[in-house]
Amino acid sequence: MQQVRRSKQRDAILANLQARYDHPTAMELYLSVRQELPNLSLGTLYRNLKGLCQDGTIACLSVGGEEHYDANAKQHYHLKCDCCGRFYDLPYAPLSELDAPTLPEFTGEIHGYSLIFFGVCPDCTAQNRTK
Amino acid sequence: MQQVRRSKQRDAILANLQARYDHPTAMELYLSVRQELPNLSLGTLYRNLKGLCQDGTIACLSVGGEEHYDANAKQHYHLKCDCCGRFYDLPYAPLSELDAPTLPEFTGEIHGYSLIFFGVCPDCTAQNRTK
DNA sequence: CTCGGTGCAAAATATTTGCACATTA
DNA sequence: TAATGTGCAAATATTTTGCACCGAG
Repeated sequence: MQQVRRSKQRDAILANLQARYDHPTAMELYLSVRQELPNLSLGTLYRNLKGLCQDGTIACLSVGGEEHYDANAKQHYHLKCDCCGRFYDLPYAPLSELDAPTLPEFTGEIHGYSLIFFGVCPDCTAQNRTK
Repeated sequence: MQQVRRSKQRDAILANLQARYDHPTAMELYLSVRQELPNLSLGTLYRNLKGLCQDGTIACLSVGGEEHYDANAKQHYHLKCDCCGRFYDLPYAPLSELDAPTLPEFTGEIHGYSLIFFGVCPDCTAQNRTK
């Protein structure tokens, strides 16, 4: 976030997110970071998340009206589990077709994309859970 | 939406959405449908949109915390314009790699996906607009 | 010392829901 | 006429913002 000044709040938010394997919503992250910084305010959390997204330090996943945050900004794909609702990182190599799509009739510009798969994650599949 | 009974509200909502080329948010659609049905309530709109999405009659695009609705449920890709904010339908043939991704190490199931591109639409490109 | 960042609380948004009444099959 | 759907309003949920104070550089 144009990282002008540092703050222990931003450090804690980022550290917490990076230590996680899931992809929490703002509220989930808030509750978690609050355990170390009880005075953390929601406004501060949102301000920092927005900044971190903008400068590409973290990624933001929009699904069904919810925003989830991912500390791993490197391009990778996600599976949103229809069953348990969680996100699962797919071991799927980024498709080069998507980086430079060739569209003869298209005269705009493409800078990036968001790809989210829907289905059932390995855990739920193993336990035969369905929606 | 398990189409149990019909209602003129649902017909009007769907007809309005199908007559559009853009991909309105709930509120945009609401204001528009209200011109024919002044008494339409927001609750009814949301209830119907949710139902129509669930049974696949319409599609729902989640981006940056906003939901946009698309009457064309057929698989096609979108470009969200960074400049004017609108959605543009891409003349891009669906990638077969995405329908049946081969993931040796992956033991879950994949049922579908959402792919949204970011960039600048043809209109904005033509007029040299940038964000 | 200065300006960006924070906490707090209020405001702005967005969506859902309970309930009495209207409407479809 | 028996559900199902609607309108309305209140309740939730989510995110943003104004402002006085705190703290990094």
